[in-house]
Amino acid sequence: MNISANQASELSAQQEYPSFEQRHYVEDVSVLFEMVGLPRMAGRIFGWLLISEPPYQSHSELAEVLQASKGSISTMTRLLMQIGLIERFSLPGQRRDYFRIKPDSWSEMMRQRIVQNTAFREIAERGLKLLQDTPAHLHQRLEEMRDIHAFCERELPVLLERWEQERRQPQTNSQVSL
Amino acid sequence: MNISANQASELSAQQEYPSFEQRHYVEDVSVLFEMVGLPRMAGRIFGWLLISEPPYQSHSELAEVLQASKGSISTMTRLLMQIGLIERFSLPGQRRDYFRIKPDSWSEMMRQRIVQNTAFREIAERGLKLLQDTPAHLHQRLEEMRDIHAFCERELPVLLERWEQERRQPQTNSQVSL
DNA sequence: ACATCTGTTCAGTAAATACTGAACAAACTA
DNA sequence: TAGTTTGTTCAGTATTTACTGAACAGATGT
Repeated sequence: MNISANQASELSAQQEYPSFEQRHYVEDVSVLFEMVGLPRMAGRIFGWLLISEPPYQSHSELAEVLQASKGSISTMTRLLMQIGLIERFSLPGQRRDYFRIKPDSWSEMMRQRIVQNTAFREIAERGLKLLQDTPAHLHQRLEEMRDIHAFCERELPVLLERWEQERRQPQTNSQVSL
Repeated sequence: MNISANQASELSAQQEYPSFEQRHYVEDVSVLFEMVGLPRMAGRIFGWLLISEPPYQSHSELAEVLQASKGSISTMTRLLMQIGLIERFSLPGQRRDYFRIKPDSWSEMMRQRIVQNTAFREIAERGLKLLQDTPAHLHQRLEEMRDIHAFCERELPVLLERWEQERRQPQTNSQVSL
């Protein structure tokens, strides 16, 4: 039986309790998350995973560092995995699971934006159907809404593709070749 | 004293109470709004302004059609104006004000996204400062976050510009000239 | 088998938010 | 001037949401 690990605290030797600056950082990330409509606790978890050493943290480490209940951590990590920002993995020979920022998480989010964008285009088209027997000037607002979303529906995937490429070969196109 | 207008109802002759389909449409727009983190009532107002005849509606027309309190309409129209989705105007010789979908509202929203994007890049950079005395492998997650947001910070304004142009001269570049 | 550790579920509550309706203010009319 | 109309503010309520903590379930080790 391995009793070398600290039993009093889940925190490993290399990771002290968060410093003042670290706690402040975590809080600020949580505020950003709130701004885009996500729960604060999800932002705290994400914020801590951005700066923690090591870059992966267990369920109970998160609970301790963030002073949150296990239930809350469980719910929020599930949410963060759902929207593709973090991932779960296990280390061989260790029972507990760890979470870390998912490489590529931001592309994932961008893809979800594209899905939302499609929903807006579709509802604009539904609106136009409702107005199909009316004078054309009533259609303008919906046509504009449809057109910009159709535009983004075409262009955002292209942008995403460019990003993926640029990331693989950095420096290659600091001078963009248009 | 002009008593020709319907006194019983604020609704003009050309606009009946919303039909079943119209009510349904308004509800669906409100659900979309909720999805992106905005109040339902704001979505209802916006949804109705998308399909109403005429395309502009007064404060009290909105209250009546959407069965909402004047207070709610007042608060939510203010919110919608703040985020740039609707605008307020008055017709000469009429006391009351009207609201309508703001032409260009979507570009406005895109500009706000760009601002949010900048906030994310900045907090990534703050995280990197916190980790500046640590091994490089700890920086990866934050560098990726910074890089994609910096990428979008450069590219989204370009995209927006392209959209503005394309809108002014439609058909000109269905075949994009890259 | 039993004890231990890890994580989930869920009922309850604390806090935030949307919404109402009444009181108020400002602008116009007679 | 008083009376109407139009719109805002704000206190109060109802609903939703975030979060806790305890009970539970499953896996591992002895």
